[in-house]
Amino acid sequence: MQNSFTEENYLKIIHALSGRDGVEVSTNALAESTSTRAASVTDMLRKLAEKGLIHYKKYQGVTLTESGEKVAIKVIRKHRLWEVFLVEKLGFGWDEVHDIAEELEHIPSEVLVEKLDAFLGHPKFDPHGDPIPDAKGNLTEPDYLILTDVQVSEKVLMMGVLDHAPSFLQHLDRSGITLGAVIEVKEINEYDKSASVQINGGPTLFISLEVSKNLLVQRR
Amino acid sequence: MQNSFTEENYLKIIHALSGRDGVEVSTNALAESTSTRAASVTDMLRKLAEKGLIHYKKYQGVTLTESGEKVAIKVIRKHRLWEVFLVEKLGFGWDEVHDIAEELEHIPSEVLVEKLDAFLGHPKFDPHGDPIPDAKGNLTEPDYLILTDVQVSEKVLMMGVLDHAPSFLQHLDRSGITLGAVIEVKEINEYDKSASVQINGGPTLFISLEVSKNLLVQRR
DNA sequence: ATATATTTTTAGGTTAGTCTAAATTTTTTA
DNA sequence: TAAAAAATTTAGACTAACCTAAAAATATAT
Ligand SMILES: [Mn+2]
Ligand SMILES: [Mn+2]
Ligand SMILES: [Mn+2]
Ligand SMILES: [Mn+2]
Repeated sequence: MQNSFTEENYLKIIHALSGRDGVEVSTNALAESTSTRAASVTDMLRKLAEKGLIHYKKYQGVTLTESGEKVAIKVIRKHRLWEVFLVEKLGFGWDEVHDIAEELEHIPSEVLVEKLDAFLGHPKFDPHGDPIPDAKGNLTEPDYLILTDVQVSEKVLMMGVLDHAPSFLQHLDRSGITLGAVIEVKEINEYDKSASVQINGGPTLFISLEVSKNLLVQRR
Repeated sequence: MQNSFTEENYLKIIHALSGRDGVEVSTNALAESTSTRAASVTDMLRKLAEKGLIHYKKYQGVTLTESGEKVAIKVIRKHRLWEVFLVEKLGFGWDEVHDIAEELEHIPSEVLVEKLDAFLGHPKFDPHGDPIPDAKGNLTEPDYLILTDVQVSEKVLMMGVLDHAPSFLQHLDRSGITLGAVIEVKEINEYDKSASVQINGGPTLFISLEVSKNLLVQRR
């Protein structure tokens, strides 16, 4: 039987909140992420548990079962492929595609996904640097650093973002910080941890700790 | 306020059943087309009337209001543009795209539709020969003939289909009858109105009245 | 023109997904 | 470790979209 939009969204969110080590996700965290109330979450959890998509013991939080994980990864695959389409083919900015992909990700049809994937040239990453699961459901999260972990005078490559909010992405656009940019940390301010960074050997700019915390980078 | 998938489907179907001259559509016809029961249709009609999308007087059938017509045409525009995308860009057959477009047509976002339209090169017709409404909502139905109206020895161009069923479209594929094909009527059988037609000056084949009734053509 | 058949609406229910308020369980604090 | 706080679940309701069965309106046929 088919899963509803709502069920798919829950599974995707549980996957995200559960993290790499599959830690239990709380009812309140889900209520927050789904913009619903805790009571509504409890109802949905009972249903997902009945369908065998999550492990759920009252008051103990939830994790995905293997079959729930499979569904979540399929949705993530579709979400990220559609984002690539919107940016690469239709010319949207990386700050504009999230909400649209949030709808497109629920269009059913295996063959649609696979044809889309081929049309896009089997991309490995979405416009925000997030890895795209392959057709078999393998999703390997690269081991990126957060910019706050980088020392003064180190040069790193910008690989992704943790915050996907349009306002953050637009801020990066204005600063010239795009995927693949070379970031050299020139100075870190002891007081507030703000940093002075040079982008692509060009302009130097100040970024707040808030920004540094949301930038995924990689040593070269 | 936003219209639901269900409401959009009703409006689209009312538009189709209402035809060019905007004739009243009956509750039963809608029940048939939506695969629901008449009682369910009545419920929905009351709601659509309250929203000002249809003209509805009990027992008298319904027609679209101007605002309902606008919504219907937007949905049709999206449906047909997505079908072009699926066929032209993703390589689907014209017999495979209807159900997927039936979902994609409900994705909201004006800008998405306009960017998709531009990406596709502002197509005027969908893969079944149906006209695509423009961004302003203008939809002009071309004046095609049905193949049954064509006399023996006339040559016509294949312009579209009335039946969109996969089985019918696959049958046309096997017969080599594609959009743009030249069809010359060689002979019409008096008894069952089946016909002998030559396709693109090449092979001659027999087609039943059932097929002829569903082929839209144009004199050259 | 009246009786019969058909169509449509109303009445009363169901399910999915949501809500608020109250009860219960778990966690934290003193 | 008992009391207070926080998190979670339960109880009871709501809306959208559907259903069946019965009633009412319209159309058809004698
Ligand atoms: Mn979603
Ligand atoms: Mn993304
Ligand atoms: Mn539809
Ligand atoms: Mn079509």
